[in-house]
Amino acid sequence: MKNKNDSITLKDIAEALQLSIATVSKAVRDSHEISAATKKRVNEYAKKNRYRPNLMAQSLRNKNGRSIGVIIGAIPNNFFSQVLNGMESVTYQKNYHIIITQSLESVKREEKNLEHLTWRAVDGLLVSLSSETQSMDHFKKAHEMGIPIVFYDRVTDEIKTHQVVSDNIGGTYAGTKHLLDNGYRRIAHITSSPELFISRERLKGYELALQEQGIPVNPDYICYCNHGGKDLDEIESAIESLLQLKPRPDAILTASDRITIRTLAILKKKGIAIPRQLAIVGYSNFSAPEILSPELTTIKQPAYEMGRAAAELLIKLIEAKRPPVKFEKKVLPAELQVRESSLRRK
Amino acid sequence: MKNKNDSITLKDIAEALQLSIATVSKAVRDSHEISAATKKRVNEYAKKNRYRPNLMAQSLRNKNGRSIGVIIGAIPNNFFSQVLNGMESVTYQKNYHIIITQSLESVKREEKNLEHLTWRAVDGLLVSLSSETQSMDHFKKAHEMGIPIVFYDRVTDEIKTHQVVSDNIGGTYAGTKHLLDNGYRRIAHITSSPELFISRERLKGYELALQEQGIPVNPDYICYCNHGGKDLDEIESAIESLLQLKPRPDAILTASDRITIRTLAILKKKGIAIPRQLAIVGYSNFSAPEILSPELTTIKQPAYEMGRAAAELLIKLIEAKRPPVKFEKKVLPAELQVRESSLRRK
DNA sequence: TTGAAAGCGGTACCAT
DNA sequence: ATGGTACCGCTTTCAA
Repeated sequence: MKNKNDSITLKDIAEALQLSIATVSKAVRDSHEISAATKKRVNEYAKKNRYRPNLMAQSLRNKNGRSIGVIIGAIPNNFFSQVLNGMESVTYQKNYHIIITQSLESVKREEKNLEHLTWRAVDGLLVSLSSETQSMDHFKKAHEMGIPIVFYDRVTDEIKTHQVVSDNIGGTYAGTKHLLDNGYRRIAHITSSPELFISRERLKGYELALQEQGIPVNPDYICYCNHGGKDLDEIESAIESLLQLKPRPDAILTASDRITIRTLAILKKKGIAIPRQLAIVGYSNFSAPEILSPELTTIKQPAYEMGRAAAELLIKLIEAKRPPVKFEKKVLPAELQVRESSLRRK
Repeated sequence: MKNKNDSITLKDIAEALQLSIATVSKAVRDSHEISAATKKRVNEYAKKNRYRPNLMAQSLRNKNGRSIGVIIGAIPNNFFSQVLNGMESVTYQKNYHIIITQSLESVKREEKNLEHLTWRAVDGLLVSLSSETQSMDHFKKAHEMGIPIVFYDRVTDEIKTHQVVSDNIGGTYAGTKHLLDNGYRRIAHITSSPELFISRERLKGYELALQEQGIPVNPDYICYCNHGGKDLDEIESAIESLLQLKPRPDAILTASDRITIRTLAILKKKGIAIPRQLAIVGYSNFSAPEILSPELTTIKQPAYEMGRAAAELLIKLIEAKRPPVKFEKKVLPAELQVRESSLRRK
């Protein structure tokens, strides 16, 4: 077994070129206090011998490891994996790398992850809150310690920093309006925990569209799944209760990926015809809505772009010498993709 | 802005306890050359003040950063994200972390990723080959440099190390046999590039089942998608040509996730009834086969378990003082999940 | 059992 | 413009 990192070091270059380590160090970083001639010598030698600065040494000195900690709900989730993909695309070319941790919607794990990430001395954090999270104390602590954070998707206003969200209000507004335009009047909404910022926003868009048409919001038509549908029964009983109502809803707007898929499965089992008996619009980044029968109308979040935007903002934050005067709240549009499941019934 | 890592150092402990740094270092790592009394003093103080060894310093010294490089095809892919999840579950509790890179089925990126990962001084590599990869030279180089590698899913025999695969032969064998048992006789197979090890294996299982029943393998029924279906036209033209054949196939066995989904979309567009006109069995880790109509029969890879197994083997390799005498080839069973798309026609 | 000191590979201050 | 040197935090001889 040879050397693990076969790259040469500054010392090697210095010896080969009869220079001091300090000079070589400055030369490779293109310092102004080094003559053009030596820079050339050094950099040519460095390139020829594939010099790569030792990351660990740099990190130890500079206290930054070119790494970014990410907290997501779960990897095998369409939305999050697309977000991750977006983040990866920017960290890849900016030479950072992401350390992924999953909250699995548990505060407990979220806290452990945070601790793990700060221990790994990440340069910054990209976080989407777990659906359980109430107190922001652990994030506040990290933030006060000087770790830049950018929140995405499930954000909080309690910490002053950049945020990247999709236009939740606009999304459900468009979805609800679309249903109304197609003649549906008794539109139900199945959503996650009411604590969640995004749930409240999505609810707001839904209500807005109804009110605009002078249709009163019926609380019976709004079902909360406090565990975001992790609990399968939650969704099942929500649907059950909706179907008991008289008059029964003629459409459902589902607020998340998991809820949407689960809802479809349940309705299928019950043999309810879509959209004839019940129209469906799903807030979902489901990968193949067009192979469903009927094809599913979705409100799709710009997950990839959100990941990119969040990573870009974070890196800007990390590399800024001075903290910014103003924080951005980037709102990316959600896209309504109309398919068969919500069309007007004949 | 305070200190980024607010954790105390060995020096702090040493000063507080009037000991030398060396002694403290040994004490926290429970060295035998330290008296029980000092160990106790040190560890109590350390715990009370939340001492966490500085990872960068350790890495610089020990040349290991408790990190594992992963090369996958793409994050937003059901199979890979499930694999990733499995890997994460073991690295999480073993206190490693994974650095994820995507090959996107390009050798070029695969090579860049490898370079990036070795630069980051990962302790080991978990890799699934890109579908383009022919030469193993870049991996050989890394391996000879002493970096442990475990291959999963798309493996190679050219490098002597552990492998984790699913039972591809058994999977397609079961799928094909199931179709035969249900009365289908003209079974087509749409697969990826014939270069790929897993394609060849899956083909083998398919052929095996046919031969067992004395049914000749018809080469017209076997379609290769050299780009693994990245190219959508590839699949479309494969299906097109199958439908032209006389006699026309009465069933299709699709060899990958992407091919399966794409095939379903195309058949749907063409209005071909499944399974009446054409039965389908998909080698796929699609997340919700039960919400399709008809529900999709799948051969599902144990992706999560594969990820776990690969990570466990790698960590064992990393932490072994001596290289193992024998390398394992772990074969995990693929599971045939029978649903409506392949049932016997009336 | 304990500790002094060298060194991992860089960076940056301060001389020269 | 160049170089000596201290230091980041930890590990590991080697001496005491």
